[in-house]
Amino acid sequence: MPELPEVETYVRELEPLLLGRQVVAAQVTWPRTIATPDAVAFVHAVVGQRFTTFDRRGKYMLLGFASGDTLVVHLRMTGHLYVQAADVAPDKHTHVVMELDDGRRLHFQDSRKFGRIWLIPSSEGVVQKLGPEPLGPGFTVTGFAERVARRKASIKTLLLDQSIVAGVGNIYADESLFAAGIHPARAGGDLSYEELTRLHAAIRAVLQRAIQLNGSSLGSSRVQNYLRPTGEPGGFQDEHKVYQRTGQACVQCAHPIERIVLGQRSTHFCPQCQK
DNA sequence: ATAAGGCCCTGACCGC
DNA sequence: TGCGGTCAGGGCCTTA
Repeated sequence: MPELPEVETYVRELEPLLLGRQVVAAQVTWPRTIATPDAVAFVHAVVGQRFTTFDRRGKYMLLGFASGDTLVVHLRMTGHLYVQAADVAPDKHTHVVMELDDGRRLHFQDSRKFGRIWLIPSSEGVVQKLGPEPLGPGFTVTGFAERVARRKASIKTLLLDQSIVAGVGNIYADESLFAAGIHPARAGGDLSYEELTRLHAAIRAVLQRAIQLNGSSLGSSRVQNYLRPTGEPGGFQDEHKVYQRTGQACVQCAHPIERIVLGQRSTHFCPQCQK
């Protein structure tokens, strides 16, 4: 699943491929992919736009045009953005194609069709409900503690709430809780300030390491949820300590990793290391 | 304000 | 081999 590290990798790697390029034509073959405006208006409005800025907010990509408009892209579960040569035909899962002035094409491919694209004058309306960026100065221990105080929901569920901290998804929630030694089913309000301090640091360390390794790509036996714009996989999956390691030995204590469901999401943890 | 459940989608996987 | 059923999962929506 593309989460913060994967989206960050996308933005970094798309910049040299798209900076200064102009969109000269566009096609939309699954209209629901375009959240705003409608697909017909999108095609009309995107043609002629030139890419100038490349940013990220939570799991949203913010691709800014010279006009001031922003192309906001959320990959959800299986979305990909590939820069392809002109002779690469879009496959059946490619729902939006933007032709560039250098002959290449930007393909938005998404087998589950959950991903969304907005073309809007300002990204503010789309991202305003997000909590702080976990790697930015706005993510403080005290602010984090205030947001989870008195909450009865599990800390795992709260980490997935994008209004508490932006960009953490299922992989990095599980990995962060393991790194902090905290049981995922604990109620948010039951965690001590010391535990929240550990978790806060763990979230940042895990995300930074995952960005260093260009994110997590899942194995070939499963849906290929994430590949970089170049089609290469990331490297952090080799450092997963609990995520999708059900039944395997914990790297710290050798106890088998367990899987439970919290907030309708599969959750992986070591019952011996996470209390 | 918070919590819980449904919805969108389709490839992979399972049992028969 | 084929078929039907189940699962995963981010964010948003509705309902309690």
